Amino acid sequence: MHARLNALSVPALREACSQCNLRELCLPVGLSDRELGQLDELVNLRRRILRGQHLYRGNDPFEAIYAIKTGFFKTDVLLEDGREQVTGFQMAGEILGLDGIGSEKHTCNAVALEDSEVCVIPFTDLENYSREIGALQHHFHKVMSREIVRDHGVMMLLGIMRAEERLAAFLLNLSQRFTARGYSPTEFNLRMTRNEIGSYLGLKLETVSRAFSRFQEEGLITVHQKHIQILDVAGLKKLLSERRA
Amino acid sequence: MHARLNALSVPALREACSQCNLRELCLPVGLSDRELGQLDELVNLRRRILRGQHLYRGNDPFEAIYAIKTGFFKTDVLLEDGREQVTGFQMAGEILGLDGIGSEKHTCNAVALEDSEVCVIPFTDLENYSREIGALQHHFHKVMSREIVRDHGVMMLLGIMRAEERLAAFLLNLSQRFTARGYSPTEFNLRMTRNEIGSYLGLKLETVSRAFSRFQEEGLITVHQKHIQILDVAGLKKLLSERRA
DNA sequence: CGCCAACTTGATGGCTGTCAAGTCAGGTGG
DNA sequence: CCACCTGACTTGACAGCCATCAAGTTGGCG
Repeated sequence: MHARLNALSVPALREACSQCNLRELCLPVGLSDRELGQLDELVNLRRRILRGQHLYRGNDPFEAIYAIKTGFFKTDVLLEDGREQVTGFQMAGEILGLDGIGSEKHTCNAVALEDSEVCVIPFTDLENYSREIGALQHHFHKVMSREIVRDHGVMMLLGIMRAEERLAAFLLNLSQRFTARGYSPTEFNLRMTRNEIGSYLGLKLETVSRAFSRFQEEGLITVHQKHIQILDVAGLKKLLSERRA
Repeated sequence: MHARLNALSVPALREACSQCNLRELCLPVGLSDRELGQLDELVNLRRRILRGQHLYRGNDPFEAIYAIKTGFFKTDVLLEDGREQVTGFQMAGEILGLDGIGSEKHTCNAVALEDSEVCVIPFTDLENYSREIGALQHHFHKVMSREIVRDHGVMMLLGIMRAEERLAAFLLNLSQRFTARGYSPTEFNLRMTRNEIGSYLGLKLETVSRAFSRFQEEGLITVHQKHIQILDVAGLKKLLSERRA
C-alpha cells in the first residue's frame, strides 16, 4: 500500500533502504550518504504477497532478487510425482531468488507462509550498482556465499543426523535467527506445518510430531500447536554433539 | 612446474586463460582480446596438489577461489565426533572455494582425489576485474548461483530419494559432466571410494556397494572396482522417475 | 454446529545401518 | 618373483530407526 501513496512520499513512508531497520541485514555497512541514496534508487519497488501466494515459481523468468521486508517464506522443489523438497525457510532481512541467476529462470518455488512484503531488486540494476559501489558488490558476494554454506549445513542435517538431531538443529537455528531480529530466542510461533518441517528435514510429518512430543516429555520444550517455547537450550545443543559411538 | 619457467614464457607454456581449453567452462564467452588479456593477469598462479593433499581446510583464511585445471577433488565437512559429510565432488573446469567468501574463512575441506592442478584466482583481484568487465561479473554470479542450485539438487537426493535412486542420480550426474568435458558418457573410473560416495549420498558404504551389485545384476551397469560402464542409461533414468506411490 | 486441515498417537513393516567374515588389488620387502 | 600386508570392497545375517497405515483429537472457520 505504502508504495502507492506517491503524493505523500516523505522518506518514512517510502520506506527507503536508508531508513529501513533491516538495513544491517540486507545491506553493507559503512556506506556514504551518497551511496545510500543510490540504493534508494535501486530498490524502489515493493510487493505484497499474501499467505499461500507465490512470489515466484520454478521456470518463471528471472529478473530480480527479493529482500524480505516483513513476513515468512518457504522455497521448495516439486518432483513430477508430487513429492516436495523444502529447500529453505526465509524470514525478514533474508534474500530470495538467488537460484535464478545461473539459468535466467527460477529453479524453485517461493511461497509466503504468512502475509509478507518484499523489496524488489532488479538484478541487472544490482549488477550495475555493484560495479560502482565496491561495498555493495562485496556484500552481495557474501550473501551468496552464505547461502552456499547454509546449504552445506542442510546437507549435514540430511546426510548424517538422526531425526531428533535434525529437529533440534532446526529449532536452534530458528531461535538464533529470531534473536538476530530482536525477537525472543526461546518463544516463537512456527509459520510452517509439520509436513513442511518434515520435508525440509527429510522426515515424515509423523516423525516430526513424535520428536516434538519426545522433546516435551524430556522437558526440553513446550509445544502447543505452532507455539514453541524452548526450556533448555543447552539440552537441545547436547542432542547435537552427543552420539552413541 | 610450468609457472616457474618464466624464461620460456610463451603463451602456450604459461597456460594462459586465453589459451586454455577449459575456457568455456570457467570463463564468460564473447570477451574481447583486451579483456582476455586482463584475465591472464588475474589468473597468473597455479598450484599442484597431490592426491590426498588439501587445497584448503576449514577455518583457513579465505583469499582466493580456485579453478580446477586438471584432476579431481572432494569437499567435505567434519563433525567433532569424526563423522564426515562430503558436500561435493569437483572436476576440471569447476570452481572451488566459494564457501569462504561469506565469513572470510573456508568452511569446508578441499582434498585432491588424484594429482591435480588448480588456477589460483585471488578474490580481491576478481572483484576488481569484475567491476571493469561486466561479462566477468555476470559470469561469476552465474557460477555462484549454479552452485546453489546444485546444492538444492543434493538436498533432494538426501531428502526424498531412496538408496538406489540416489546412486542412479549420482552416476547420471557424473556421466553428464564427463560428457561435457569430452569423455565417454558411459565408461569412466570413479576417483572416490565407496565410503566417500556413501558420505555424499547419505548412505553407508555397504549400501552403496549393494546398490552397485544390484544395478549390475539388473544389467544396468558393469562394475569392476572403480571402473564403471553404463549399459542402460534409460534404465537408470527410469529408476529416478518411477516411484511406487 | 459441523466440517476440514493439521496434528497426535499407536501398531506394524521395510529400508538401510550395523556387525562380521571373507575377497580382491596394489604395494612393499625379502 | 613371490609372500605378505593393507585398504578397499563385497556379501550375508540381523537389528533398529523411521515410514507407513490407521484411528482419533484439536482448533479454526464458514
